[in-house]
Amino acid sequence: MNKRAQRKSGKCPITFALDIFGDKWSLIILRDILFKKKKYYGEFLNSAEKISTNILANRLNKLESEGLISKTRDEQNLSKFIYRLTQKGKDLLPLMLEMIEWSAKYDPQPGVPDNIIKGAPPDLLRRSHEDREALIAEILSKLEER
Amino acid sequence: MNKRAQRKSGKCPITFALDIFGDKWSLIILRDILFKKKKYYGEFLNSAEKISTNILANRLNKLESEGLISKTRDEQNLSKFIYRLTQKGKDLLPLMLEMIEWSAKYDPQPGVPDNIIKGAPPDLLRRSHEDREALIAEILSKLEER
DNA sequence: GCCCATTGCTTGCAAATTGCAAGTGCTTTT
DNA sequence: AAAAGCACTTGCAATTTGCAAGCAATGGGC
Repeated sequence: MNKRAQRKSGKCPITFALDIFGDKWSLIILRDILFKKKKYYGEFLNSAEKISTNILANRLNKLESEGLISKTRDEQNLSKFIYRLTQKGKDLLPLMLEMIEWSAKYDPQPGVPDNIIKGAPPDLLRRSHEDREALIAEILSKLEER
Repeated sequence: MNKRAQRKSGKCPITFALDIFGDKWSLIILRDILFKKKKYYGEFLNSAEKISTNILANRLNKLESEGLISKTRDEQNLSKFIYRLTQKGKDLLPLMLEMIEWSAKYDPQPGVPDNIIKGAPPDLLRRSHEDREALIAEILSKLEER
């Protein structure tokens, strides 16, 4: 697709990360999995941000080849595929929480980020820096449920 | 420039953040200021990632209008401008540290991120999750020096 | 004050990426 | 066997990016 051959001598970790998920859509998809428990192609298509289908296919592929998500057939419905986070993908949760905290501080009109945690956003925010480890564990365990 | 009129009802905090710095270049610029102590236009142009001049001008403008950086004339050389982080920009440091930690965990060939902290990367990483508050304070205070 | 280099852009244009709509092939349902 | 759902793929227009050249505003040497 593009220059994937620069696995050479070490580059800046910020660049390393941006090359993997530093585009407009990758983190939206990961957010949908993490916070909205989405797992199907059609569900990602329906996100509020209106990703187009070719870009979605492209990004799911990239995320899979980068090892952030896995793709398996849905055994309950063999015409569907299930997209899940790998550990590498789950490890982006702390970064997402930082984004949420930053936005909460600076968004004059904060929105609702997450269907996964019951409490209103204020509660999520409080736990995000007072009780982060437990919060992370809870979000990840709720991921398994669906 | 584009649709800046969606300051309406709250949207997802992830989207809020991505709309502000979720492109390929903004975080590179912020990294250059935070970790490499750059402050001049020409210094940003010389980053290893080779940003082109029109994109740089565009992003500096956007970052300024979003309130992440400020632009002032250099009193020691009136033909130059100094770009600094605002508090809003400095508050992205925790997020950057998470990116660095994630990359350190998953980059098979880790690079050198930062000229600002003396210790080798291992030391930065250790402090990033054992001593984060102090590390942040130190990085920010070293920013003032130059 | 006049030349000329430096700095921080702007402009024009080709190339790459994205977005939209329509189409394709596999699977499940009827 | 036909129809519908799902996960894409393809074609093409629109937007964004990258590259190179140009340009206005200091600043410094003479």
